[in-house]
Amino acid sequence: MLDPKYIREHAEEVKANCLNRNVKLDVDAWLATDGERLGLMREVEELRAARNSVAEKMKNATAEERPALIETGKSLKDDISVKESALESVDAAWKQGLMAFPNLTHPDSPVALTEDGSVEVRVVGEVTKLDDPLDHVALAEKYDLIDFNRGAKVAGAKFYFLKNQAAILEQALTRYAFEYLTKEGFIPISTPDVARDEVLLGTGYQPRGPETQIYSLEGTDLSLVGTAEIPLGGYHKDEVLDYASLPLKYVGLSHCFRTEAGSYGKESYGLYRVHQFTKIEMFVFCTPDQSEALHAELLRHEENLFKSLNIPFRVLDICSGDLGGPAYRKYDLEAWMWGRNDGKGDWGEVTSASNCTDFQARRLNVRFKNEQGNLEYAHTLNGTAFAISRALIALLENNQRPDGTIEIPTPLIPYCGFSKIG
RNA sequence: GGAGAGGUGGCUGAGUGGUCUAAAGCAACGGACUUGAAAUCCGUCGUAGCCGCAAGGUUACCGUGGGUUCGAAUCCCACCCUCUCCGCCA
Repeated sequence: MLDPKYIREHAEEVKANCLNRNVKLDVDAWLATDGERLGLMREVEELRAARNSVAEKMKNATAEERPALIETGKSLKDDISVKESALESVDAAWKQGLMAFPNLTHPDSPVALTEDGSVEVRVVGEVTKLDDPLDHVALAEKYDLIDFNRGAKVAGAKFYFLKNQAAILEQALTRYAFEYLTKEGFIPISTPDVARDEVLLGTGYQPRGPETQIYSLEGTDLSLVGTAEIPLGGYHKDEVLDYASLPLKYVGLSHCFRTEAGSYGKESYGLYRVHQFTKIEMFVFCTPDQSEALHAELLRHEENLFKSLNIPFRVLDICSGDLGGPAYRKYDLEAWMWGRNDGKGDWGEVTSASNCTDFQARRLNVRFKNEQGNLEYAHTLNGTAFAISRALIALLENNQRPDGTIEIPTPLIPYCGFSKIG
């Protein structure tokens, strides 16, 4: 959510930002609604002030004065309810419009409408040349690591069982990331896998729409979370954080559920796009002057983790049109995956680090008291440590050896207890 | 799931439908006293919106949402949450 005052005072900048972000939004129409809302608010407040003054007079009114005051009060009450319902509907439209504004954009983010406008910042590591690399689906079949068929039998297409070493690797990756990040000052936390709609909305997700990617629980206001970002963002909802405690860095474990409506085909091959996966997520609450450095820090951790697993990747500075609503700036890590591009291999997204500035904090009402004792909205950031399903793709495919075995990267061995598969 | 009790400012905790933004205490902040500190005393001490250059004015907010009333922290309804007891249960 943007500051309404900011939109009023920087209308041209906000319009340009919407264009850059490929968000079709009638800013002028919203501003008209805004003006109408303010006008109605003034009228309602005047009427309420009149009502309050009548009520005030009633306290000391004589018996003769009372009937006239009550009549005035009654007629004011009617006027108020008419104006209030007008205000209510304008206000609803106003709020809905306000929620549709995307965050502002970092001045250094590349400006482009489609994802191919994102800029490759660097490539880290080298793709191991193999004569006949197997993709993770083939590797999983060879070593009995993932059971897609029985996943489908039990829960439907795009569900799966991790089995044998893959099941152990899920825990090893989790333990490894938790240990690495707690050493970096992150607070380990395991989250609810469901959240209330208001928390989803506060984090910038849209439950229950026709386009939604979110599973909702029938008869409740709960949804299965699509990422730990949702419960972790909601963790400090409606709180005033202590200045001295910031930044608050969390490393969360959650299970992520996504309907992935209408996304079958090559893009969802194997484990790449599934309905459920486990994710280790970093989430940070901080002051506005800390967020830029913390964004760099989250990216550094992501790179360190993937580097240490011998996984080649590239870093993308995501362009304006592909940022989504809440992000002010975003970096993705794309790891090498042999199964993509018809088996010739290509980069595939494994992590994403976003600086959401005060966009989520406004909706979630997360503030902190600054050194002067004034309240300010916090900044929030999030970044993936490991989305286990995609991390497994990259791990298995990039660590296969010419003899067909899969070598477990050294840092992971203490957590899984084996050094190779096959 | 059943029965009961409760939810009020940063915290504790009062609050007969009308001097209630809300007592009192604690904490915090400013000041006096002190070489310094503690203690003591005096004072300040909610958030958000709107109007205003400002001083200030005004509206809303006592778990959330509705309702009754000229007027609601207070009465009514629904929901959420907490606690106690019972039942069930990894």
